[in-house]
Amino acid sequence: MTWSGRLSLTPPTLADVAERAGVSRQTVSNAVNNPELLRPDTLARVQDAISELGYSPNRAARNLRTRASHLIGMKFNPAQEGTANAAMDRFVHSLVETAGESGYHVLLFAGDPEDPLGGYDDLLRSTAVDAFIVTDTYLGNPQAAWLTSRRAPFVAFGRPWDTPDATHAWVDVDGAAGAELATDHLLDQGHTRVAWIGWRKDSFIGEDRRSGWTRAMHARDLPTTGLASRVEDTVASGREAASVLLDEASPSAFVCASDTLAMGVLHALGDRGIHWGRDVAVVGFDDSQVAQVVPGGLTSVRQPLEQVAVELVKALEGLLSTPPVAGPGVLLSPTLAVRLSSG
Amino acid sequence: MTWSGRLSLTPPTLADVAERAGVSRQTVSNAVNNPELLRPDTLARVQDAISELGYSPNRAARNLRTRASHLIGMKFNPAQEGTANAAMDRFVHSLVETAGESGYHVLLFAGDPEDPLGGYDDLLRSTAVDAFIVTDTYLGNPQAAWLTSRRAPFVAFGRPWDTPDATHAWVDVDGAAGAELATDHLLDQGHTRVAWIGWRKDSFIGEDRRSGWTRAMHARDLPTTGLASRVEDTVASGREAASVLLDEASPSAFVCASDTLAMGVLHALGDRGIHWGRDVAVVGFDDSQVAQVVPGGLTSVRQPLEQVAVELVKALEGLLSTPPVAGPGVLLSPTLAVRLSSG
DNA sequence: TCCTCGCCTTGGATCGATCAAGGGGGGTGC
DNA sequence: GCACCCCCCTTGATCGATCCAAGGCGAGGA
Repeated sequence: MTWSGRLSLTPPTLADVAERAGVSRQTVSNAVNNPELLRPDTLARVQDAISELGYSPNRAARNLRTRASHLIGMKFNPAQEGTANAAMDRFVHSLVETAGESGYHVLLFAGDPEDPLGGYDDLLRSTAVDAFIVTDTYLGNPQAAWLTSRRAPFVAFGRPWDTPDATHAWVDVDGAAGAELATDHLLDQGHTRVAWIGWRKDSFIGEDRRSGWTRAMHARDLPTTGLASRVEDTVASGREAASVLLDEASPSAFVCASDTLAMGVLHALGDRGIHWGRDVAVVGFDDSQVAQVVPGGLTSVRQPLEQVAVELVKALEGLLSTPPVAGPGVLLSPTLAVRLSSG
Repeated sequence: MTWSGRLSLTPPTLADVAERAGVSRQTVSNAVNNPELLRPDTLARVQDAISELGYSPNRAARNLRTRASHLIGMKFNPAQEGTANAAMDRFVHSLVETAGESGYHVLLFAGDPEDPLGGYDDLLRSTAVDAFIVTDTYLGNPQAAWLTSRRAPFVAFGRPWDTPDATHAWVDVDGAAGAELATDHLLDQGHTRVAWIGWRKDSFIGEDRRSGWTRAMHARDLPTTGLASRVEDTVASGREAASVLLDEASPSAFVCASDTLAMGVLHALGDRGIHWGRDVAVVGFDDSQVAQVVPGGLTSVRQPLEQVAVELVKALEGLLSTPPVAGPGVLLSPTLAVRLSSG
């Protein structure tokens, strides 16, 4: 029997359970939070009462007393229209699931993408969340310094590029390793002229990924000059960049900083009647849905987002434990999802 | 100045603000919740104190007293790998934003996709959320009956297909109108043999969309027999279905129940060297990222998800107001994003 | 002068859980 | 027989905001 079947519209409280089980409130509380303190038979009696009444501790009351909400805040910024960055979806799910296993829920909030601090303040001051997951760190991370100064626990998905001496916890994926993986995969197939299409220079992530390509090329004494292009993250830019590179450097393969750019490359190849996958190989980045469903499939670097979520939650648990344990940064390695676009 | 700059680590309370402003606690409370009760100058003084201290009412305390959390729960199920259903991303963002404007936050929880009720119970009993947004209604909606029996406020994104007499609030997009829009668009261009590739018959949504295609065809006295196929929602199925239809019915255009299936069609056309967009037109459904970035672009039916979010929140506000106002269902019309795949 | 009214204060109770301290009964040791 | 301890459980206070009821005080009107 559950409380919702009863006449009363309010859920049962600790006191209700206590009365039914013939014990005190505190004993019920202990049964829930420190079962080992009770004699086995009392524990069983209380647990029976709990399930008979369908009791679940009132969150608000518990939060008030313990000064913890068991909520993790995360700013939710959607993927840009016209791009292929569907990673958010997969990541959010992993995070929600992992957090749930540790007793946390994820609270989303919106914020002006222009204002990196927007939204955090309110949640923090009203003690609505215990901690934050900071993900929007593509161009520096002012949130980190700000949150640190407010003593707000948080973990960043993304390295503190702009402030190497930052001490906060973070988890990131090794983009350079990913690009290197992609490039090596192409070089192993005999390609020697592997081009790079990446983001503009002010993107830390873009430069990191690019360095992986450079590293792989140089490791085999292959030149990189004239084979790289840095543009906006749009399909049109990728198409244009690929077109120029094809004219001027005639590469036999492309590694791109995103699936969006890679789609641009496919487009450029199509324009010229070049059969991609057979004549020219293409590798993207992020293993978006686009990479998965484009006819033949686009080979792409896949970020271990499930693992990222696990590490983030692990770090958060450390921060929220008493005493707080501040782990160092965690760098995970991506994998390569090979499809027809590269062989 | 903000409290985090002070020595004390605890945020300021109502009493702190009262002391600083030289008024009573009750007056501060009124300044926050019923400003019109205060004389303008006192109000200003209190507001100054509030901003000087950086005060924000403690959520837990307020929740406890008012029996409301201002949180909306939503089960977050990720898009399936290998499909093009990126709609969730856009929808969640719209929802978070719209809800935020009404003072609500969105709390995500995970749940076994097999168990439609999983996760709801806990949040409900612990009074962690004020209401739910139910989205996973693709195959019936047992959640609705269950939540209703628990008197839990909720709004569904999706019609109560299996229980037409259900009285709960819902918002949905007219899939039939979308398919009709797509079909008419093709018929207007002179196509007469427009094929349909949809989902298996047990999908209410799929049958709804299909009816739009049938309606449009019959409105112009065009036959539909032999021109339809019902398969799983995967690229491979779409490809196979398109291949069979091309052999047996030689359609000049395809309307699909999803972008995933449409991608399958593009694949099948590519296999035969048919230039899609020029020789054969294709229209997808959901305007996913894939439709937007595939070379040339895939024409697709676009759901007004921003509007859906607005209506959902509006309905929720009605349900949560006193007395509750239960609005009827809301059916919104999709639009067509025309790209090169259809002309 | 008295009354009213607008604005604010006062003191208390309340939401439902947890914290900190205390109490009673049974066993052990001397 | 007495002191002591330990286990198990109970009691009262507390978290911070809101709700409620009663009342004070000054200004303006009758």
